[in-house]
Amino acid sequence: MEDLDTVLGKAVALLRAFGPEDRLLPLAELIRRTGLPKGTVHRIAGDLVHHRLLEKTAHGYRLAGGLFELGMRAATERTLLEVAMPFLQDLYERTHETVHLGVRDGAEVVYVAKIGGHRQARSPSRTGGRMPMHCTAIGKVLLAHAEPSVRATVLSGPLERRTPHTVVAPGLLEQQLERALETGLAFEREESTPGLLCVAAPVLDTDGATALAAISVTGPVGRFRPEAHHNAVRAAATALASTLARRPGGL
Amino acid sequence: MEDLDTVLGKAVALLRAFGPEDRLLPLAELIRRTGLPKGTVHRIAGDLVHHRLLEKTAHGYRLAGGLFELGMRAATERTLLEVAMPFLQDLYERTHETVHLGVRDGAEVVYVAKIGGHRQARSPSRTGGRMPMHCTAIGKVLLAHAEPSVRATVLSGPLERRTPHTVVAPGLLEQQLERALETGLAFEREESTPGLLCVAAPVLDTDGATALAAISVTGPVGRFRPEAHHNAVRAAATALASTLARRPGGL
DNA sequence: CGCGCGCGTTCCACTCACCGGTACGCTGTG
DNA sequence: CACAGCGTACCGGTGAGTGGAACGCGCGCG
Repeated sequence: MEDLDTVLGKAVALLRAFGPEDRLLPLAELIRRTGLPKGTVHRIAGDLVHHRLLEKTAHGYRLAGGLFELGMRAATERTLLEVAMPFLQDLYERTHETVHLGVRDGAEVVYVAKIGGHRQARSPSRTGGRMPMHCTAIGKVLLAHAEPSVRATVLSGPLERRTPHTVVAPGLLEQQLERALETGLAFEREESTPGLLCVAAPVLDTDGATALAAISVTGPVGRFRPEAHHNAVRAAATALASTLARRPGGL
Repeated sequence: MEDLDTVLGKAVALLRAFGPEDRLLPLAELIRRTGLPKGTVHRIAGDLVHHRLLEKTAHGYRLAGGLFELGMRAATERTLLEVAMPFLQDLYERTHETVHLGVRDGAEVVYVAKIGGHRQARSPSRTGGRMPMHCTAIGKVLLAHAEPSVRATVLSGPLERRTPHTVVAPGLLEQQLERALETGLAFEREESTPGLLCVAAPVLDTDGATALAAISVTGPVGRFRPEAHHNAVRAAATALASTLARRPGGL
């Protein structure tokens, strides 16, 4: 998984030992997760604290502010985020539902932004978090507009069944992707999380072929009417796309 | 500045060599900024690329997505951000001006969130970025509600004059802080950036004494009427404060 | 009570990962 | 064509990093 033969590898492994849900991990837990010897973990963790990448509390370690600052400088994410924010803002204001901005990384979706108000649906997604592609609207629309090789790889890989509604039949999935290509919209109906619906539209590259990112609106079954938001999502995505196209130097 | 005697220190120095404005740095530039020997930089940069903390392009290196993902997991920033987002959202919707959420780190302000629409004023702040305390509304209100020792340290330190309007007289500044304590609001009038006005309110701890964070609204001279937003900013800050107070385990 | 277990911390001698000087190839420039 | 600046590759010496072992603590259980 990680390269544990070098200091750097061990340090990164330590940082990555923190899952998206973990706030505070005791030394012992870090030892377990990384498989590194006690002394080593103790020392490296100490060094990381010194560099403000970790914070030490009475009950364990937590990721520290230095990481946040560095993370917010990551080039592509940051510029995408800054350019997109106003559009996401508008979209939220029109829908008052949870709005996501996501990009593809390997066979997964990475959420670059998530904004929502007080009434937002309880969703497992987090800014900076990952989800499988086959069971999210953003994932589907990104997959539909990805290179064929990527699509093939993902579709032929294992498609985890996350809820009873998850589509795991490659055929049916492929059909949905085709529809996404035609209509410029993809959907999720409780396929990743029970009770959640989602519509997504692609942010296309200048060539109009590949997707740079995708925007989605999510809401709870019951109140949420996906049809009501088709236009808004599509509008936000295309507006963002053309703004990105005007940018010099790309992302 | 950094500890360059250890691999880890060098690696961190490399990552921190990227300033808030830098997107792409060539190897040679990294060498210059870090002062490390060529071979060393080349090797460590390569390792960082391997760990997805750096990305290598034809024209240089850039901070990569792995950093973004790690950064968004930093405990305090993340939870603060998630809890605060709906309130910031509301505030933006009411004002349609740039909204900031900031915390204090040492003698500086770190912006945890910045949201704004298409009409937002051009401001140098960035999410994850830093600013001095004495010339920003958020900084002043955080300083006013900080421990006396912190206040003393900052006030006695060098107060950089960033614009002709920057308040550098410790006496006048202290007076403003007192007013901030009384009224629960602090202001900036083109003190950090020409053409920008700002109002900030503190997000107080349960004890009501120290400030956990601060929320501000920023706009351009001319259109922007700070008085019009006093109540909205204060309301957002106190609402966030009471929500945080209800949270188990604090931040 | 006291025994034992799990946790965090400290220590230290070995060794291998890291170091950084040197040398090479490429590209654009005067 | 010479040169300067950059990125890449190599390699022997060495000390930074390693991780096993031992210590002290607090807690829960017998």
